[in-house]
This record gives sequence, structure tokens and C-alpha cells, in this order.
Amino acid sequence: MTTEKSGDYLRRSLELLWGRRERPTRGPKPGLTLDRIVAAGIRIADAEGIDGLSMRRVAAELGVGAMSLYRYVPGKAELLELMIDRAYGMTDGSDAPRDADWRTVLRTVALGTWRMYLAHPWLLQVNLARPVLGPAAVAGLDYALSGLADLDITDHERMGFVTAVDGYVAGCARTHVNAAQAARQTGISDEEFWTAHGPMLEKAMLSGAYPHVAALAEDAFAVPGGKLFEFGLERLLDGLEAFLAARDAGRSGGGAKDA
Amino acid sequence: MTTEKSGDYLRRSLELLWGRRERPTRGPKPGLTLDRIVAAGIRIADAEGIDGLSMRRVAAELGVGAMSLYRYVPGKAELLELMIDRAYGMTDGSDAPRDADWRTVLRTVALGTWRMYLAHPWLLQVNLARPVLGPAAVAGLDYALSGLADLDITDHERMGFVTAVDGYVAGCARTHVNAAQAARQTGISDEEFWTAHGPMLEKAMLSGAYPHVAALAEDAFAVPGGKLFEFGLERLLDGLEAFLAARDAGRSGGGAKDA
DNA sequence: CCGAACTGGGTACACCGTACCCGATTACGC
DNA sequence: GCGTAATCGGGTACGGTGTACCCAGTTCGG
Repeated sequence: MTTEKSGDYLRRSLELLWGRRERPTRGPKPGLTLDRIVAAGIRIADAEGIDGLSMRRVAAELGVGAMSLYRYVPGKAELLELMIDRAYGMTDGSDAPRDADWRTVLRTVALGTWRMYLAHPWLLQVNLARPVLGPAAVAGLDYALSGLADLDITDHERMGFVTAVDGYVAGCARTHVNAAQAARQTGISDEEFWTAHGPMLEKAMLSGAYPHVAALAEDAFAVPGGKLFEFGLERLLDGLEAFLAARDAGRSGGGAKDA
Repeated sequence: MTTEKSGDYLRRSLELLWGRRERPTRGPKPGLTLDRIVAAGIRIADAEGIDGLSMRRVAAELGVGAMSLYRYVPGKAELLELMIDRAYGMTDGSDAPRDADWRTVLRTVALGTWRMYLAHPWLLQVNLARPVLGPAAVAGLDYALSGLADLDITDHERMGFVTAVDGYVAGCARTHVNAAQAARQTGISDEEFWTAHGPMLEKAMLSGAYPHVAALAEDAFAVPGGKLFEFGLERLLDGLEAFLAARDAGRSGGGAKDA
């Protein structure tokens, strides 16, 4: 039955994520550990990109046969899930202020996530269908929510705050990370890329079809991605702050409203 | 030479994107057109997901041999670029207000992009290294900039506005779209997924390790993605508006500052 | 001490992108 | 008109992928 099989797959993958797994007593001792496999996968993905990550490659890195990995992991998708949650958990939590105001907390989360994406670009290139609900992911959410605990807003709005920041970070990081990897991935340097595009774009600009793009200063595109990210992040936080201010004003002035 | 080859690839791909291509006079008439190939690719990717898109599959859809496609397209990457720019261009521009205030324009852009991502989820699942600079993409940027033309801000800030909105939309859409495709992609229904996660999450909540997540109302996660998206979008636009207000106040009150 | 349970991993299959090659078709130069 | 160069369709083949299946070797419970 398909249902049973997928259920087993799910249960298995969850056990791996949350670390519940008792060693069977019989049989030879395993020569590998989940940790080593996941670490090897991350090492390869970091160094060679997500396209360089194959089961055979991971096995080679560990000096075992390809099929041995399947004794520890149901399949490649599950390995990726484990790699993702592991990467989530690798952020050093020491710089995370504990009892700060909500804005500091959300900014800390955003910058930490941003840095994580830059360190592990493949996180945004693997498209897992459902979000990975592992211990590290839940811990990250918990920390973000801790900053919003004292605010007088609904839980829906709390989640709205967090997902807005997360969405913004992921979107910005995706384009930034892809661009940063472009030269290696395509074998075409930035210089080649732009000199190839130059004539075409110039013609397009002169055509008058794109007046507002044409009116831009030449260096309008030459802003480092990090600066662009921080600019938008502060604007988003400003917007959330404005929401709180408006809510406070409404609460003290008029009747209370809840959803 | 590698350099020459990649240069040729680039030039070829650009010619395809911008439609500059004169029919060669000799040889048999082509039985296919670029348009038909790109359209077939989009049809397949829409219907079967990005994993279902292969050169052999596209060729079969068109009733030709796999290798025939390479007479029209240098490779799969270039086909994807063409599909992306085509999808950009498929947004119906009729509902785009022409002389509206910047907020209306940016909101229109954001909602249009959001709808496009929902209609073509694969747009966010294919990770092209560099952004596709085709005619439709440039036209979209031009429209967004048209809404910001009258604002008294620098071009860098203009680009900051646009990329902030674009980044937010892409990030939100990515998670939303992945979740929406999850059931088909994994063969696991939402119900199966959550009933499998239930016990594990309950245990985690009771462990006390995630107090703030545990404190959430049960239905905190049950907000439709579209509502979450719109909430954050308005907050972001609020933040941009606050930026303009602060700038105006600074300009009228103190000395002018420019970057 | 036998058999059950487990580990390592080789082989094989279906599928992928695409390099290379060949015959058929067409238009140009003579 | 005719040879020839250019182009089109596409078959074959290669190296890669994830992984199902199977078997040999190892270890412990009964």
C-alpha cells in the first residue's frame, strides 16, 4: 500500500530528525554514523554546490560504497532534510541577545539567517516540498517569538511578523546567493556576462521602450547585495513598528478590537 | 578555447531572449519554432512540476526526437531562461494602473508577481545563477520604476525599494508554493504529514524547550498564505512610506543630504 | 551453536543531458 | 541544371543520477 509505505517513510524521517533511534542489538556494529554522513553532505554542498552533491559523492567522501548510505538514511530527500536542520542549528546562538526588544530580536534573527544562507547557499537551492520541522528550526522560531512575547498582538499577527521577516530574508538571500555562485556555476565570469549583455541592453535602452530604466544612473545596479538587504530590512521593521504604533493608538483611543 | 565557447553560448542565448535571429536561407525549413518549444516547456512544468521537465519529455510533447530541440536551443539552461522570461511576459498588463501613486504601483507589481509565482511554481524552483535579463523582465522593472519616478530619492534608493518588494514577494511565494505542491510532489497528503508530526511536536512542546512556540494558540499556524503575504506586504510598504516621510521632514527642516 | 538480524556493498535499471554523427532537404554560386 | 554548402531531424552512445534488489559476512539472542 502506498499509504503505508509513505507513512513509514515519514515516521522514519522524523525519527532521524529528532534523534530518536535505538541501536539494534544484533548484527555488526555500524561503521558510520548519521552525523558523519550529514556532515559530509554539508561539506560537499558547501564546497561544490548542490549539483555536486550525489549519494555516490557522499559515499566516496566517507570511503564507503554508495549503497551503504541507505542503511542510515531512507533516501536523498531525507538526507537533505537532515542537512537543512543541521545547518539551522549551526548558527552560533551566543550573539543572540536574550531579553532585548522585539526589533533587536527580529533583526538578530534576520541577520543570522542571512549569514547562514551566505555560508550555505544550497539551503535556498534545494526545494523541499514541506518546511523542515526539526529541532533547530523549531528553536529558531521559538527565539523569534520570544522577542514578540510582550507585545499586545494576536498570535496570528505574531506569526505574520515572523513570516514577513523570514520571507524577506529568504527572497533577498536567494537572488544574492545565486548571483554570488554564478561565475563558478556557469563558468562565465561577471565581466564576460556584462560585456555580452552590454550591446543588447544599450540597444534596448535607446529603443525608448524602457524609459525609466534608461533614466537610471549608470551605477544604480552597483549596490552590494548586503547593503540592499539591510536597507529593506530596516524598512520592513519600520513598517512593523508603525503597525504596533497604530494598534496602540487605536487601543488607547477607541474600542478594543480582536481577531 | 573555453572563453570563446562560453562567449558563443552567451551570445546565442541573448539572441534567443531578445528575438534577434534571422532565418538562414539554406537547408530545409524548420518544422518547429522557438515559441512552440518554450510553450511546451511551460505547459509541462506547470502541469507536472519542474522535475517532470526533461528534454525528452518536451520533445515527446511536440512529437519530435529529443535531439531536434538542440537545433533551436543551446541547452536546457537556455530553454529555462526562455521559459522564465516568457512567464514574466504572460502577466496581463491591462490591470496595471499607469499614473498611480508609487504605493499602488508597487502593490500592483507585488500582487502580479505573486500571482505569477502561484501560476508557475517552477519559477522559484529552478535556480538560475544569474537573473534573466530578457525583455519581459526589463519591462517589469521599468513599470515598477515608473511608479517611483516622481519621488525625490536617489536611484540607489529607488532600486532599494524595488528589490525589497521583489525579495519579499519571492521569499513568501517560495514557501507558499512549495507547500502547495507538497502533496503531489511527495505523495504524502497534508493530513498524513501532520498526523505523523503530531506526536513528535506534542512531545517537543511538553518538553519545555520551546516555551514560546508552546504558548501559541493552536490555530496560530492556520493562516492562509495569501493573507500572510498581504499582511507583510502592507507592513513593508508602510516602512517605505515612513522612509519617504522621514526624508521629506529632513529635507524641509534641516540641510539637504545626498548620496 | 544455530539462526535471526543486521551491515556493507556490488550489480542493475531507468532516466537524465547532450556530444557526435549521418542521411535527407534546401538554396545558392556557377 | 548541377554540385555544394548549409541546415534539419534524429539515432546512437556516454557518463552521470537515485535507488531496488540481492548476497556475503558479522554479531548476538535463544
